[in-house]
Amino acid sequence: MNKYDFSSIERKWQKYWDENKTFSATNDYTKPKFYALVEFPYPSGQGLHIGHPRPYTAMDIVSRKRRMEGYNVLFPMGWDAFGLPTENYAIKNKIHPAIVTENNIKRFKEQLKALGLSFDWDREIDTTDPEYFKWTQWIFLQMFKKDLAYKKEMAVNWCTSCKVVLANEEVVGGVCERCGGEVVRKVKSQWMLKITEYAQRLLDDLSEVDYLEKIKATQTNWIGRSTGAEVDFITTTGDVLKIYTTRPDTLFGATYMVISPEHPLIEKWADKLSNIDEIRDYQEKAAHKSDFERTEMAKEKTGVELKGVKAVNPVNNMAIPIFISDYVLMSYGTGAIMAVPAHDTRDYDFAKAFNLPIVEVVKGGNIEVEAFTDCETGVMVNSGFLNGLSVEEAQEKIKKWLEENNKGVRKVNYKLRDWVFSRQRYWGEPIPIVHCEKCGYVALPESELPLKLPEVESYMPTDNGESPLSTLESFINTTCPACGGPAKRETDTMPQWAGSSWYYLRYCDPHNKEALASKEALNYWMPVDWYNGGMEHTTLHLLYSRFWHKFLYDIDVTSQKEPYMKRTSHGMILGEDGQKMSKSRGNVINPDDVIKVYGADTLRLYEMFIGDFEKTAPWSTSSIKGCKRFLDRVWALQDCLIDGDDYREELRTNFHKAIKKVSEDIESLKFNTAIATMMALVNDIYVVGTINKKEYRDLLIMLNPFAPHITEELYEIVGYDGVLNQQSWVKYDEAFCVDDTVEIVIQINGKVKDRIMVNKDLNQDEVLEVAKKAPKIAEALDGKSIIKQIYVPNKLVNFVAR
RNA sequence: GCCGAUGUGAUGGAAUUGGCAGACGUGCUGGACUCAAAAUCCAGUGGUAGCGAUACCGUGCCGGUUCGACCCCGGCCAUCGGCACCA
Repeated sequence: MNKYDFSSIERKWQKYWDENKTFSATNDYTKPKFYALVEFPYPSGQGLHIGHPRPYTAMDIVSRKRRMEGYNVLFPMGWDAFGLPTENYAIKNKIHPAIVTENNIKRFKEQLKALGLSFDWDREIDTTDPEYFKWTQWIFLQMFKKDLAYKKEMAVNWCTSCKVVLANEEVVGGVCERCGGEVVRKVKSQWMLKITEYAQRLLDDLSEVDYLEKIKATQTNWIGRSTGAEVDFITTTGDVLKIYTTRPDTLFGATYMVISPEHPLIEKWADKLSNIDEIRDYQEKAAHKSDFERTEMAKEKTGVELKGVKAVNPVNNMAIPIFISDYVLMSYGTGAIMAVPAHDTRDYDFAKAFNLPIVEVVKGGNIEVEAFTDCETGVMVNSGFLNGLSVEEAQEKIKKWLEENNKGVRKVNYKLRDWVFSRQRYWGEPIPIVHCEKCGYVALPESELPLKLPEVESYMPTDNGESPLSTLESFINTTCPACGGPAKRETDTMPQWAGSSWYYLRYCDPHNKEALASKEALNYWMPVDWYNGGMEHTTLHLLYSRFWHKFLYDIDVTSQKEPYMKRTSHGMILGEDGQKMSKSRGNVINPDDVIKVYGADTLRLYEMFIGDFEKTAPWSTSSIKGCKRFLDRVWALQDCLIDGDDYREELRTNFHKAIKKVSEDIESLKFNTAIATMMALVNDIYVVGTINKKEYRDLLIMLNPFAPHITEELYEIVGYDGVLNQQSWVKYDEAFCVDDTVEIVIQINGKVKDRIMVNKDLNQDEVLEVAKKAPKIAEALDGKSIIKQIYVPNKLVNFVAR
């Protein structure tokens, strides 16, 4: 036996797969297809992280198994390469971001290849390639034409450190998702995408896809649908003050109103308000608070009454005061609420702070102590024609009443906001729009795509919140495609999420020059059958790309409503100390080093064996040795080889069981137990002492998706026909999955007392008979009467005795 | 506060449908091989008591259902992730 020289074996097979294009998806559209997708990485300067191979290997295993099962498999890889770190690195080191990107991609690609992942490299894509982002821009233009992209002056999240606008999804815990910097509100003119128009469909169609429950729950929460009513309160000035509420049943308990500090009616009423200075002062303070400060100060309610104006409650004609307070957001509902302190905790706090009346309209709680918010148990009181009804009945009745009397309408609201789509950065897709004094915002003709990034001296973001492109006269000044007059180009670029919102479509037909992909290719390959990615993208990339896909479906580019049939998620790999890996903690594991010492097959195996795929797991340098030992033992089996073309009696059940378990576990992402099963099988083989050619071959096939290099090599060494990856996946027979004799556990009163071996499928009476005769059992039952006997076939007997 | 998870030996984690708790791996202990070490191989390894067969205890805590509960139900505690003044 020669040495298991993993380095040269791995290099050899990686070269072989490359040269033979072993894993190219064919365009034979008659074969059954399988589209496996992993999130393409951002090629950072740090190179591959030890966490990257976990999802990649998992889907590689599924892909390799599918190929052996006869599918035409598409398992592609590419680069999500626009982004801030590249730009920052470029600024710091005075290298063009395109060069930085090219270098990073080169490194990433080498590292991925060293893992033996079966990607189809002929379909590699790069979001920064003009031939790619031409189509990102094209999609944007289609949205613009359908009024789904619009420019709006609005308060946005501004990261003071990145000097860039952030989408709501990018603000995490009040700070910048990427850098942790402070986020403040800033009024800017921004490109927006109307994702809200798709809110209901994004919610509804979750029922048509197979996503992990927690992914569906997170998206559902984020979309945040609520049902209620819009109600018109008429003010003493004669204006309509429209509010939104989910609890119209509590209308009789509305004792005051609160409007957002940004509410437009305040300006209209300005000369009627006796305390306008105080109000202006409060508005000023609210405007300067960052979102972080606003949430930080959530505990204490502040506000100012608008003195001089009152509103009339439409159900009882009571005139009630109006306040402004920053707990009411202009961006949700109508920016105004009716306050029902008895049945809403926030209103309760506010009423206590300002000494306002609290009127109970739902009986069931103790409003002396706290707001009663339960909708299930209460009964309506102090509510005129609603008295005596349940909350649910009252809601229905009041909604009808509002509509019949023209005082309000039923209304559905969503927490989801439109997507802030412009970034004040250089390294992103230019937005293909020009602004003309006469014609307004005008789309660039499609023939002018791609609109490439100009060469600039400096990529530095500017302090005034403008894009680096804004200083480049030659880029800005152009002519209007509509009227031919002078016009200015948009200087903001698209966010990082743009290119990844449709990349899975490009893989279907990556070199197409006429369209983002041919209809034929899309019809064959789409939808993605299985998409694995990080939980952190649930309300970002995953939601955005579903939105784009639905839009492309509406304009007949794609034929499916949903892009991804199945979505799963992997856990993070932590440092050995159980902490997140980071340079500052000094607990970073570098995949290159691991491959050098143990080989790619061992790394792959260990990343799959480390624990439950969906959970975070700490790295363990000593544990990885176990996986190496296992591969050493598989390698050494070549010395125990004997002839034979069928399983031998003593290993038949072991093989059938193992094949069943491994096959099923791969489908349910239980790679750790699949590997444990193969380890146990190899242990059993060593007990027998020999392995025949049929048995070895099947072991190699089973192990191949996990450890592709060593298995290919052994397959060749033994001299089987062809190459391993071309073989069919192993099959099992249910009939051989149970041993001829089975061990039956015998319990007395639920406690295990003995075990017996019996022939399988013996009938109940026979087994009970044998069980009672077992010496320990007979002794224990002596002098007792059996009240009940329970029999579980091939497993267990329980005597209930007294 | 709301939503979603999770809690099992020294340790990473198994346990199909309510049916042998601790598979598989690591670590540790002892042994073989070796001048020695590494590697490899063999045996053992939840706790307590006992020379021992064995007995009792044991899946975060308290209770319940059941012949039988890591699993189901009720009530807590702890940890993690997400959302959060969304009317």
